[in-house]
Amino acid sequence: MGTRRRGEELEQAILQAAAAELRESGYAGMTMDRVAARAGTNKNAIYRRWPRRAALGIAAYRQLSDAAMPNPDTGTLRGDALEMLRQANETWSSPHGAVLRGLLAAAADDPELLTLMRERSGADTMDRAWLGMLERAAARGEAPAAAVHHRVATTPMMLLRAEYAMRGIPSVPDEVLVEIVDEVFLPLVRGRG
Amino acid sequence: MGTRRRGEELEQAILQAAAAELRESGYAGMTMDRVAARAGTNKNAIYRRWPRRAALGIAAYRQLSDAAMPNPDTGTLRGDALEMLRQANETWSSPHGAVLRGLLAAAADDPELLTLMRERSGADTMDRAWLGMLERAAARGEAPAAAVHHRVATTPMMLLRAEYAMRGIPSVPDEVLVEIVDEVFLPLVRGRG
DNA sequence: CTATTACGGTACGCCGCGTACCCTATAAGG
DNA sequence: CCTTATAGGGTACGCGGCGTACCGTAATAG
Repeated sequence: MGTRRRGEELEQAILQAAAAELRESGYAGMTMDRVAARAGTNKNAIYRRWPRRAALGIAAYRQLSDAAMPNPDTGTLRGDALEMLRQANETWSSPHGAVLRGLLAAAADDPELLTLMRERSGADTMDRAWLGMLERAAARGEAPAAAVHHRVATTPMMLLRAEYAMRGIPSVPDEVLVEIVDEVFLPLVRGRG
Repeated sequence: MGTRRRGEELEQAILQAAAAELRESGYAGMTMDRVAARAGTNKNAIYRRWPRRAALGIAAYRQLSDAAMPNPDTGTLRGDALEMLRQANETWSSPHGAVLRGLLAAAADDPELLTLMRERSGADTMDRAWLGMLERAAARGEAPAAAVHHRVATTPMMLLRAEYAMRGIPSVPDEVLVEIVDEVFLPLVRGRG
């Protein structure tokens, strides 16, 4: 009976099925059988492309997340930083972010997967955005030049991540974001004068 | 054939068997069947006490870790902070810490387990140690009084944890610890004057 | 028109969790 | 000391999920 999918077409169908499963059930609940069924194929076709479940999970997560990196320019360092954190918090606490957290948890003791995740999660882009923000602030005279530094740039997001790791899960209250900016980030920038 | 263990005695035997399995195989590799066999009993006796594998894992981890909290007093804030971070880094990168990380990963999307972990991992004690350190520094006139603040106190450990989450795993190089102290912690303390 | 490749269907082995029985040693209590 | 309730021991099993093996067949290459 005619039309049997192959190659690229089938691959996309699998990825979309996997992405849908991720959305609905999270990574822990994504089973190979269900993905195969949903894609209207069988596990063979999947394992021919991705050797393990985790590899499929990561590939499928890509589909979900082609998030544009925010790059706020509010005119003040404080405004930019808060905006970045708020965006990140929203992303991470969305159902979408739940998938990411599940994936990260699964990759926690698998270095290979961790590097895959980092490549695909745009962490480097994120760091550059923070550095750019610091550069603009320095240009305005709002921050000392010595504050344009990798460790300074990554600190707020690190703290946000750690906050997620601590709490049960779903969302970090806005006060915490404000605290990270006002009690840590801005004093830190100031202290590097 | 005499002597059948009961109650407390049996419970300890199970916990020690579980702890041994944790040490040898990590949490992911700790199976209920092996724990039962090693304890010379069966899964019944285990499930009568702990309803799920994760509960046993956490209880057994306690046995492993009765770590005394370090409380260095080197005379300088920098020295104290570095010492704390180095101690923590050593703990976390030991086989012992690998177990902890595995447990944390497993608990990542289970809020209930996360709170259990926090209670048993002495995070609060850790925070108090950092606060004490800041207080001593302030008393010496080495830090402004405004630097004695919860967010400041927790920042270095948060950064260390985030570093672990990023990297593949096992150990954070000492340079990173120095950077956390010199590029973030100390400027932050200074900036809160 | 043939040969090769890739899918589809299906079944299976393996392992680990958690549960169910049934029998027996141990402790409690008259 | 004898009876009764309780907790261990032994074992088997159901279930679900991963990854693999086969085998027949549609699609593509040549």
